[in-house]
Amino acid sequence: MEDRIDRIKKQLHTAGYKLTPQREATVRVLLEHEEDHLSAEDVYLLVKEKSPEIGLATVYRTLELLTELKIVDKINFGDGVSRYDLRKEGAAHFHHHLVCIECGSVAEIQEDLLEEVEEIVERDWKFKIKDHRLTFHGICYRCQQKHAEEQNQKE
Amino acid sequence: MEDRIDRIKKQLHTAGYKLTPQREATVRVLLEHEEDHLSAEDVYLLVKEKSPEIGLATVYRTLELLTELKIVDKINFGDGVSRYDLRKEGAAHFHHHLVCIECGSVAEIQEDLLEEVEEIVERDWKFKIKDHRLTFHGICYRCQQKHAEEQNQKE
DNA sequence: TTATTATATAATAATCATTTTCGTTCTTTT
DNA sequence: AAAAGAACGAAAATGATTATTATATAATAA
Ligand SMILES: [Zn+2]
Ligand SMILES: [Zn+2]
Ligand SMILES: [Zn+2]
Ligand SMILES: [Zn+2]
Repeated sequence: MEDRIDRIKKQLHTAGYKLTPQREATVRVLLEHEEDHLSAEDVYLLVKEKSPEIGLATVYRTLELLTELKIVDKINFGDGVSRYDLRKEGAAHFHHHLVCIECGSVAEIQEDLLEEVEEIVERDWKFKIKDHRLTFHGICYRCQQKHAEEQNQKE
Repeated sequence: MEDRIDRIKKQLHTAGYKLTPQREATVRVLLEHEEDHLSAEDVYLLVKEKSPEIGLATVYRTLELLTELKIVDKINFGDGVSRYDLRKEGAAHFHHHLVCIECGSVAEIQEDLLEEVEEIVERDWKFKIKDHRLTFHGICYRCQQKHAEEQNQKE
């Protein structure tokens, strides 16, 4: 945790920014919720627990800064809010997501899976890929199980 | 064009809705701009040219309805507005997009490209895929050319 | 050390997209 | 025709995000 923060601090310095207490508090919340997909408001409320004097605008500014530096990725699942996702250290590309249309859960896929697809796109569309967003909408395992149980009860 | 509208009319009827004049005007705009990626506001302004009495809320309601019926797909490229994309007739899946981070242009990929990836995801993650969103961010051919020219001028 | 400058901040206020409300109109059913 | 239901337009409300403004803090120059 601490060394991770140290490295982020260096990334900020390299880009000419400082890790202010507010920024550190925000980064800590993101690190403590690496599995989640927090909205700006979510982050704000969590940061506020430890540092009640922080402002919402500061959280937005910090998240924007971290996005610029590719420390976090901003993603939108179509529910009207942007969510912020800590990028795995050393990951070249943004990871993928599985969004359950029944329970709303979001799972992550860290595997790349797109190498071949990207080769095809770069070759056939002459498009230089810098980043990608891949989200699957469907039914998670848990919800599939629930359906199966309901079927059994009927019989 | 007319038969396409007829089929959409049937889809609405099947779901218990009517193709009112306002809805028809909206659908026509979408058909006439199949290549574009219009925002609700864009659609509103275009519909207004032919039917000035239409309200913005009606356009939003219509786009929402068409999204529900999978006639259009709602997509968000991260610029704060939702865009509405007519789904190709008979297409099982939503098509993919190439967004240029320099000029903002959006190109479409109609090829599926994800068959294998989806097989892997359904098998390994036990996730029943219903739909997907795949967007590549990068540099379009035209912008690459522009860069190349700039390089030549320097030399 | 003191003055100056730049950066970052909290607390608003403002903006912009989208949704909701509500009174009206148009259709369908009785 | 009367009643009920669906759809509408205009305006108000909402909610996420950004801009503004006045302070504070830190870095630099005098
Ligand atoms: Zn689920
Ligand atoms: Zn994620
Ligand atoms: Zn371009
Ligand atoms: Zn498209």
